[in-house]
Amino acid sequence: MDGFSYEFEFGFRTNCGLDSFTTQGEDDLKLEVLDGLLDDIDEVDDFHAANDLSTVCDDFLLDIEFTEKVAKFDCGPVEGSHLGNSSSESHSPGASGSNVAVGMSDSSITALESECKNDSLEKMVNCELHGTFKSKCEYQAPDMEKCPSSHDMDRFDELDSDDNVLLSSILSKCKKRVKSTVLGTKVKRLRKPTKRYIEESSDLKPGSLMRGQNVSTATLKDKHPKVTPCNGSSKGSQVASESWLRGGRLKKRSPILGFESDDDIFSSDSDDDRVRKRKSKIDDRRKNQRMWTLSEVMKLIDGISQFGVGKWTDIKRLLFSSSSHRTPIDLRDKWRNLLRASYAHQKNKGEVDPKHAMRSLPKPVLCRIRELATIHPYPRVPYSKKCNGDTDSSRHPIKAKSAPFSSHGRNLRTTIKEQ
DNA sequence: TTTAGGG
DNA sequence: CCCTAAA
Repeated sequence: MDGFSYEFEFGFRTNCGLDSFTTQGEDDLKLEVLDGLLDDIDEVDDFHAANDLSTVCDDFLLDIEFTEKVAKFDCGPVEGSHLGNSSSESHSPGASGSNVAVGMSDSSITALESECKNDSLEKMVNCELHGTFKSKCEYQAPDMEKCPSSHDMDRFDELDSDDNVLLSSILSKCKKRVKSTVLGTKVKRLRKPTKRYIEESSDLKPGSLMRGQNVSTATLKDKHPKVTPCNGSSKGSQVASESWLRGGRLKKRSPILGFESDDDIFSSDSDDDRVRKRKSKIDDRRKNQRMWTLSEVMKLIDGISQFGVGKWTDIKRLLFSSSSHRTPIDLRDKWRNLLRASYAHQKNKGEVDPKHAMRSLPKPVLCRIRELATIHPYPRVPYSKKCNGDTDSSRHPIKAKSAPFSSHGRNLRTTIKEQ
């Protein structure tokens, strides 16, 4: 309890000190200023809720700056400082409290800070820190005019319990953000932090002092070890694309998966679980995906020419019995795609987009697909793929299906093979 | 269950 | 590749 007021006191004094305030303030003004700070913090949270990573980073930087200032004040001239090197000392004026807690959290924070200083990002961080923090102070300027002097601040611990609740709430937020944002530098979080912060604030607002205190200090310590490898080398997403020799759409979605690792780190609430579930679903889906080989396509075409379009179960049973994957539905889907491809190919007059050249089928196969399509029109194929007059008669959707074993099909097959 | 169609 | 509705 006391520890929080102390820490906050320092943060507060820090802000004042930056602006070189010496004005003597009224006691009742303290609460006003505190309210201002609290509002500011809430604003920041709301801001997160509606913004992207950049704002998160800014705030993170601010937090680090905050801790830095606190650390500096440890050895600073401020009279009555209870922090820093003397974290073990217990001569806190009017404080009957657990200085143990104070020492713990302080050291944790400063440790985080020092570790991050080893980070390759240090320079950039410090650089942006100043700008961010500066603007922050300017923004607070109006309230700071009434900022109490350090003398007043020394009497902070005399505030009643309500004030302490308020203070601890604020402090908890600050510390939590320091923790999570420090981790964030490693994983490059995007959307996650937002909800998290919202939940946290709503959690702490009720003012359960003990709860907030425990959470802030405990989690801070727990997470600490993970921060240690603060090397900029580790990029959050090593989307082990091991098993993906797949094509287009897979690549499209992989960026989303890139943030899976960070979900693992912050898996503590239902939201994370939900996201993870959704992703694993996508994963499973891909896991079953198998690239169609040319031989498979040939088999499929053979089957269609034998049984006709729509007899997917038969084709599967006779020609794909060996391959456990490739359900009848898969066959149908593939055929649908083949038709589409052949149509596109035909549309382009044989010119293949270099980008798709790799995936395009051999000309003979395409020809065969086209011919098959005329004989066994697939229901609702994107426009008449058969405008080449030759077999306009077969344009009628109703039929071929019922007349599978067309010798026609066999002829087609042989002709293709001969080519 | 199988197929068609949409996502 | 998956899901769903219809047959």
